[in-house]
Amino acid sequence: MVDRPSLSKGEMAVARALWEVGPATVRQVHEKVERNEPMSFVTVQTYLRRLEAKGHANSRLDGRVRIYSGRSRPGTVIRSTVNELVDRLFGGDSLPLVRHLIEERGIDESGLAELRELISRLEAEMAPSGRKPS
Amino acid sequence: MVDRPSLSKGEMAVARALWEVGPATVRQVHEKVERNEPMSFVTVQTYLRRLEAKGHANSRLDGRVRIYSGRSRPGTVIRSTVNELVDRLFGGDSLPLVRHLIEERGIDESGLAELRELISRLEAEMAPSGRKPS
DNA sequence: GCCGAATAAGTACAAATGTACGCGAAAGAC
DNA sequence: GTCTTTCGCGTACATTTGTACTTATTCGGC
Repeated sequence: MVDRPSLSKGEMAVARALWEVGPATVRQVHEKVERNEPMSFVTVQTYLRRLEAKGHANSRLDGRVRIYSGRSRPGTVIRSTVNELVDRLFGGDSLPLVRHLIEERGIDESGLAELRELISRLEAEMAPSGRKPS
Repeated sequence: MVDRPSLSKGEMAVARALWEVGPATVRQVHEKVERNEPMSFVTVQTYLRRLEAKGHANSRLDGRVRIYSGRSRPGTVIRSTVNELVDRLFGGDSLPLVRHLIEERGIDESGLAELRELISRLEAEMAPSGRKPS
């Protein structure tokens, strides 16, 4: 798996929009982005170009318009971004971050239920054999 | 609470070192940083100066050496950094990040136990009144 | 076949970031 | 009291990021 450069704030916003709308023209991505924050059309254009340069997007010219599509999958990008953050902020230990998120950012009831289940599953997975997570 | 500019990658590394060693000279901070990654002494100096400029550190001249000390407390900085990340990466919804962290980064058994407890507490807190988290 | 709207693509440019040099002052060695 | 080492501090500078204008091109309507 190629290790593409990580994304900056603005790039991330555009990338997210692109992931959500799927292959799309600049205009469509722009519209998506603007639902969250104001950003000039040309700025979106620039970000898309940069995303492509960094290998996070592909594009092809369809007649007169350029169609961009995501290349890295969200999961991958998110993973490396998060990993970077965890390393940087907590020296690689993710528990404090999880604690922080749960405590400070409010997760609703169904979210809590889901987490409870997830935790049970993991405990069940490791307890019998006593295996540690890799 | 003043809203200080957020920290960049490098600044964060130095800030963490500063928090850990407590009030210290550039040299001491540098030594701490270098335990994790190589970074030139003067670079650390620069980061410390920038941290002070951004209001995250204080310093005083003690004779000939400058003693830096953390100003913002780690919790505060971490909170805003994490919040920013969650907004950018998940549009403000922290659950996916939590899920990701728990699933992908391996939390050990005692960590899981702690989380389970935390979740129970929160569920107990909100269930009776049906109150949603702010 | 000309006009305006839309678009791609090049370019611009200030701010932030990463990384560091060099000078002058101070402190200790001798 | 000079020499050397150690610092602080100002400065530097390339790269990345944030944000956008401009120019040339094309398409659809008249």
